[in-house]
Amino acid sequence: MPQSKKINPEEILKHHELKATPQRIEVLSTFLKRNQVMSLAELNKMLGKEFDRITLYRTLNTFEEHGLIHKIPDSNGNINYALCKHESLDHSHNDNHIHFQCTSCNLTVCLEELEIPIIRIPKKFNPVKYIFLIEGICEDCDGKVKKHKGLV
Amino acid sequence: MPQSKKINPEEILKHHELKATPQRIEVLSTFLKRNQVMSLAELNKMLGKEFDRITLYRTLNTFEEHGLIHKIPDSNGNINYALCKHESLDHSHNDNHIHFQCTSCNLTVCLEELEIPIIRIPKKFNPVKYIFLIEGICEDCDGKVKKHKGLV
DNA sequence: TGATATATGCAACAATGTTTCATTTGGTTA
DNA sequence: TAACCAAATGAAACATTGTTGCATATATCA
Ligand SMILES: [Mn+2]
Ligand SMILES: [Mn+2]
Ligand SMILES: [Zn+2]
Ligand SMILES: [Zn+2]
Repeated sequence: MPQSKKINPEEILKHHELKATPQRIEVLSTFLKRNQVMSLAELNKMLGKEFDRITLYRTLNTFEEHGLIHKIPDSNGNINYALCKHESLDHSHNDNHIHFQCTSCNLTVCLEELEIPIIRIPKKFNPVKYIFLIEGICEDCDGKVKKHKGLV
Repeated sequence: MPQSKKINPEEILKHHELKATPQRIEVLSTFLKRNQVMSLAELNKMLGKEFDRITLYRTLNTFEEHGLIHKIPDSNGNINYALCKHESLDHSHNDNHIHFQCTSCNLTVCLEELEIPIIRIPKKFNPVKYIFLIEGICEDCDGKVKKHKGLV
């Protein structure tokens, strides 16, 4: 039988040179369990109200600095968080992709396969990082609207 | 002598079907005076602490809904505000451009001439609005770093 | 099994978002 | 011009999130 790749939060943390504290393990496990974009509110809810919010704040900062997660800001200034996809346990990861957010239900997704196109900008601006968010309506919400309007 | 185009806040408001209240005139005048991207903090500072912050909050929302200004969110969830460029006083305006923000001094600029490229995304996502922010280092900050490192 | 650099938890404060509601007022009409 | 009224304002109140300082706890390593 093929050995399924086990995702061990402790090992991931150590590979990123982070102390494997219970809090970090819990946060990382939450990301691995849900495996989707999460808002701070959703994270707080999943972790339970016993989990210290300042610790979560610092944990998210630390995870981002070490390339475990990336932030996805939306047009209202709300920030969502997503795990960075890693091939195996090495440090390579790629956040340079487009994100989509449904303005109706707030579903937010990483479009990992869609790289952000490089744009030439005036030379007095030295580009470092690109953020490309597409806002719109997801399939589910679109369906509901059409159904409600009697179009289906 | 050529009659210089006078920008009258009251007329602009009325052309956008907004009551020309003293507060709105003051906010719009502030945008016209500065003629550049402003953060909420900068707006508050320019308006003075007598200006009610809830009124400012609602005024910004109203201005955005009516296409007078557009929001520019950055990767930290901070929002900057900029006047929408209008040809004359008609309602046509274009926010579909790229923005640049310096991560060192927070200078934020509208690159009006750079349209956001249209990207094909999976059909289950119905795109409505595109947000493209480029983060980097501006000329001034770049110069300071090089000077500090003795490279100039 | 210590030693220690780091992480955590709590207090405290700031900034901003958002709603409710009583009062004021800009624009319109008689 | 005076009166009317839908809309705007301002104050209060509350929530969320960001952020730092500091005392305590602990993961890791020698
Ligand atoms: Mn992503
Ligand atoms: Mn702009
Ligand atoms: Zn949706
Ligand atoms: Zn700069």
